[in-house]
Amino acid sequence: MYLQIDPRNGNPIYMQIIEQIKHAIQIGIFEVGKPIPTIRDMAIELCVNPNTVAKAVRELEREGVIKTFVGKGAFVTDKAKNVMEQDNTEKAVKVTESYIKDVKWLGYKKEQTIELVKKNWNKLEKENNHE
Amino acid sequence: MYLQIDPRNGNPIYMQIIEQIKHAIQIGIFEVGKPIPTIRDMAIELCVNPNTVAKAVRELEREGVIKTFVGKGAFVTDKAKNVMEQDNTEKAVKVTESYIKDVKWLGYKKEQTIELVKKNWNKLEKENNHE
DNA sequence: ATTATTGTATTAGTTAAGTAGTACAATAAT
DNA sequence: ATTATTGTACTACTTAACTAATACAATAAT
Repeated sequence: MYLQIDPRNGNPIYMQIIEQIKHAIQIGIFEVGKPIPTIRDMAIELCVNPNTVAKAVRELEREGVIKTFVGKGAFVTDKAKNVMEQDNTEKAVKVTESYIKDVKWLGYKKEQTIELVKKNWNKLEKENNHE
Repeated sequence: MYLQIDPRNGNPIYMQIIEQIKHAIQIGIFEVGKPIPTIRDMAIELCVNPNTVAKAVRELEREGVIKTFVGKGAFVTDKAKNVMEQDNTEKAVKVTESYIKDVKWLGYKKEQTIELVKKNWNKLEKENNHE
């Protein structure tokens, strides 16, 4: 299958599953209107408890990415990609607000912060190029 | 006294105490070379267990902000302000790296991110002005 | 020397999050 | 109708973080 998790990653397994399923939808492995693998199949594949997968599926349904039917399975909604897109912008605003709060508390001004982002962005670019 | 905590703040009490003590040092309420209040006094003042204050004091000592002596008390070190200053820069880099990782995962490019920070910074400014 | 005051160590209780075990309920397939 | 397959609900176990209760050890004060 196409899902991978790392139990020692620090991030909860169910969150990793959420990200994996979303990613699979975005790159077309799981298609709109079609079902994703059953909870049990994914649980077996990932060697985790079905409830852990169910938690991820439940959350995805809450977000509107999939719609589940007992006995049938969980289907990718038409609006899945829109939802995920919008969700991303919301998340971006959220992390940005949180970030601004942090650096303000540390005494940084707007321009200093912009510089900080630029500098560290470049640093990460370089590190990646060296791989 | 000069310390305040909010037990329902979400943030652990001992962390709030750490921030409060640091702040008190920065604005001169607790002076370099002089002792901060005893663990028991602070515990009584804040209505928390002495161990909770002790945890904060232990952490501050680990950071080099204060130096404790059994039977005497905990004294603000000469280098306390330098340490806190440097600590702030490190923290800023850390939160920035984490922030960049987040927005990159959300598909944001460098310039988009800069714009995001600018826009939200201004937004927060406006909100504060309206108070 | 004795006593009070300081920080320290050890242990335990509390809460929340995450994960798993097991049984249940609804739908599909035959 | 019966059976298999699907998601669901409920319960319990584990772990980690936080806080507190209590007793201990070192220093200061007298």
